[in-house]
Amino acid sequence: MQAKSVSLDRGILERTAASLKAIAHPVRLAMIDLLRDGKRLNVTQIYQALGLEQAVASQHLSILKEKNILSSKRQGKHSYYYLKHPSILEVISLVLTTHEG
Amino acid sequence: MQAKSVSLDRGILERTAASLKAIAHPVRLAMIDLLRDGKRLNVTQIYQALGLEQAVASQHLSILKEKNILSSKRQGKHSYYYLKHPSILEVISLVLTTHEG
DNA sequence: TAACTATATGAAAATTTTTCTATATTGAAC
DNA sequence: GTTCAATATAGAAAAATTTTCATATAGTTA
Repeated sequence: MQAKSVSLDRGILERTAASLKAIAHPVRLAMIDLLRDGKRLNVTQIYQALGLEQAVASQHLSILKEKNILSSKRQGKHSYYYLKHPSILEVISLVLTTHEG
Repeated sequence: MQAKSVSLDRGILERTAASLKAIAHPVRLAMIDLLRDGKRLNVTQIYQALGLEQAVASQHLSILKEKNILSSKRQGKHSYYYLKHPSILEVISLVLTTHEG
């Protein structure tokens, strides 16, 4: 079976799906929300704020970093994480609006 | 557009993650893109346009329907699918912008 | 260097998704 | 009712994710 051409090509669809998959997790959404307003928090602050094991937080943070949602900067023995694309918060609020009504 | 700045509770995080997970798949993104501009297409039109097996298309469509991204209306022996929340397209274009640069 | 704190990584088990194949259902036409 | 076309669903195998637990690495201070 042959596909007609669509406006989004396969590569774009894959990358977009990968980004969405990265944020499509309650813990990772909570992390993104926690880092709103330009906040920069280290791993300890994040896992304590969210009530997670350190290793669990670290793993989710690295997924978000790998998928370009977060960046981090090491300062001494702390790694500070922050949103690389604050517009990702708009994605969340848009999705929230689809839950209304 | 301005992002909401709310602290999200567990239920909202779960529902938001579920919605995002629903669209976080290349095939389902392609379906959403295909239904832009208010288009209403039946299952045959969709699986042929995307080069999918009928059963695969039907399964992905039902996931999108179950998660409130699409609606469908049966007309005779055809089921026409359409976007329930066209704003979901903005989600995709926002994510696309995070791939630039 | 040793001890301590903060963060990252690995790997197996558990769970969830995706795909595949076949079959079931629905509605129209006869 | 039978047949055909369109769509939906079931069940199981395959693939991808998540969780858990243990350990490793990096940086600081003594």
